[in-house]
Order: sequence, then C-alpha cells, then structure tokens
Amino acid sequence: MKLSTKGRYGLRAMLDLGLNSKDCAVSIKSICERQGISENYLEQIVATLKKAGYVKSTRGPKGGYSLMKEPIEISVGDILRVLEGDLNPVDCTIVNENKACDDSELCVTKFVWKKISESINQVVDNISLKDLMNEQYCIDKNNESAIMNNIDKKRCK
Amino acid sequence: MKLSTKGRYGLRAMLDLGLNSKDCAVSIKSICERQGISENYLEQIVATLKKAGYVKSTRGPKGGYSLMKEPIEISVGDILRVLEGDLNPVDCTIVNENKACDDSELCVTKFVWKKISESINQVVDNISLKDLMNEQYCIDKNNESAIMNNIDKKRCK
DNA sequence: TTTAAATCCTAGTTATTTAGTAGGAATTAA
DNA sequence: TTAATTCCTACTAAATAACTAGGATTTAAA
Repeated sequence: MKLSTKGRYGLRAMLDLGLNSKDCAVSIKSICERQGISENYLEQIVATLKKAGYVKSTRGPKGGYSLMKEPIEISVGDILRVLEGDLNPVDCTIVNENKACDDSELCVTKFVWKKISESINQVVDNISLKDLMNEQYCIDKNNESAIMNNIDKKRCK
Repeated sequence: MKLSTKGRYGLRAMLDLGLNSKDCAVSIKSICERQGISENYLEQIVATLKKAGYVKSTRGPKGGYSLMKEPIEISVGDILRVLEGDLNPVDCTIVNENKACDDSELCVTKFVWKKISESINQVVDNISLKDLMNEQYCIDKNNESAIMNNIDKKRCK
C-alpha cells in the first residue's frame, strides 16, 4: 500500500516546475540536481506528465519544461493518477458488477475499498499545486526568520 | 498503491470467521473453499492474525480458528495494518524528522502523504468487523426477497 | 556552420516484492 | 490407531519497481 517513486518524484518535479518555471523552461538536469533524482528516470516520468497535458517542453539549449496550466488548476490527484493509475486500494471496487463477485460474500469487503478510494481521492483532489507552492513559500520564509532570529522553525498556519 | 492479497484475503477470512465461527472452530480448508483461496497461503496469513491476537486456534480434528475478540472490537484498520503494515502511502510522513528532508523543499509533499494517511486510517478505523457482518446479513436478506418476490436486488440502508 | 545542451525514444537490467507451492512435524478427537 | 487439523519453514516463479544505457533529434548561440 505504497506509492511508487513515480508518484513521489513526479509530484516533486511538478512542484519544482511550479516554483522555478515561471519565467523560463527548467531542464531535467536542474530538477534532478535539486531533487536528487536520476535524470534518465525523471525524463520518463516527465514524459508521462507531458503526454497527459500537464507540462510542455522546448528542445535544444536553454530548453526544458514548464507547466502547461496554472498551478491552481492542477491538483495533486491529477498528478498522482497520471503516474500511479487510479488510487483505488483494490482494483475491484464497483459493487455488483464483476462476475466473480456475484457471490455476495465476496462483495462486502468492497464497501471498505470503495470508502478508502473515496477518501483518498477527496484528499488529493482538494490540494492544488498552488497550495503546495504556498506551503513551500511559507517554509522558506520561516526558515529565513529562524536563521535571522535564531528561533525554532515553526509550522506554517 | 494497491493492497496486497494478504490484506484482501485476510479481511475476507476474518469476515468468514465472524460469520461462521460463532459456535465452533472453522478450518482453513472450509474458509478456502468458500473464499476460493489457496490453503497453504491463507494458513500463513491467519498465522499472522493469530500472532497479533485477533484469532485463536484449536488443533486436531474438529479444530480450526475462531475470533479472539467480539467483532465489534475488531476494526478493519486493525486487520489491514497487521497484514499490510502501516497504511501510509509513503514511509516518510513525519515532517522534519528524517535527515534527508532537512532540505525543506523535499518536505512539502509530506503534507500530502500525511493527509492521505490520516484519511485512510480514519476510514478503516471506523468500520468494525461487526459492521461488515451486518452488511452481509443485509445482502443475504435482500437476495432472498429478490428471489421470493422477483424484484431487483437493492442496496442495504 | 558547427557545437553542445537539451528533449525524445526505446530497450535492456537488477533487485525486490508478491503470491504462492511444498512438505513434513505436532496435536488431538473419534 | 487413524485422520483431520494446525504449525512451521524453506523454496520458487512471476511480476513489478527502479532504474541504466545510449543513440536520435532539435535548436540556441558562438
């Protein structure tokens, strides 16, 4: 019951693009330097995100990637579903549809799987890339004041 | 982001025990016949549930397994966590604890993982085995009336 | 026009996990 | 004594995850 590196790296890459591709395209190389990820691997992940319409690319020197939409228009759910597939904990969540489940005894657990699916999707669909960017700005700000004022880093409200 | 067969089979086995082990111990063999699961494999799964204190066993002929606690005292979350490990989508959910995450840039995604964890656990901790048993009784009842009255099967309230 | 920095594309490869299989030892009711 | 059961551990095949490798294409800039 774990997300793979595709989802984790992909979300970090998208956040990186949100934070850094405002004015110019951002290369895979620079993302990987910041995020500590393998370049060839992230290439494949970003290719998936491009195909899904969340990032655009420009080739050649000074080329790279940038977001295709406004960060507020991209949810964490969008990103994760593109990279991980649906976020259902069990493939068979549609009650009374699969033939193997005509045996109702098997079906009861589906109510559980369905509720888990719904709760996961509810969470990830209600966090936008913009939210994460804001969270990041907030952390940066607090870090700075922590350094400046020599006080402990605090969670952002 | 899928549950393994351990969690799925395990929950079905526990439900089976809830429904069938009221008066007598239930053998692995009979559970597997009803549920269509490999016997040797379910043995291993049930051994884990036993070690965790959710089922008890009696050996020899007429032996088998039964629940250690009242179904209302056992949550779906208890069962799944025993068999799947924690239900966090990413291992690193504790903000600002891991060394690799002192780089705050990496940390922002953790807010997402934490929220997903919380929502999953909230769901599974609020469904008891008793709830599933009731759901099953309800389905059985509706199936019967569907056969009797020749009307469509309906979802249970 | 050449160079080099970048994306684009696809085919390996290695390690880990999953989902079992296999089979014998111990227990115990009939 | 028999046979049904749990108990225990080692092995295994298949799938998946997490990359690595390397060449083709594009294009800004010298």
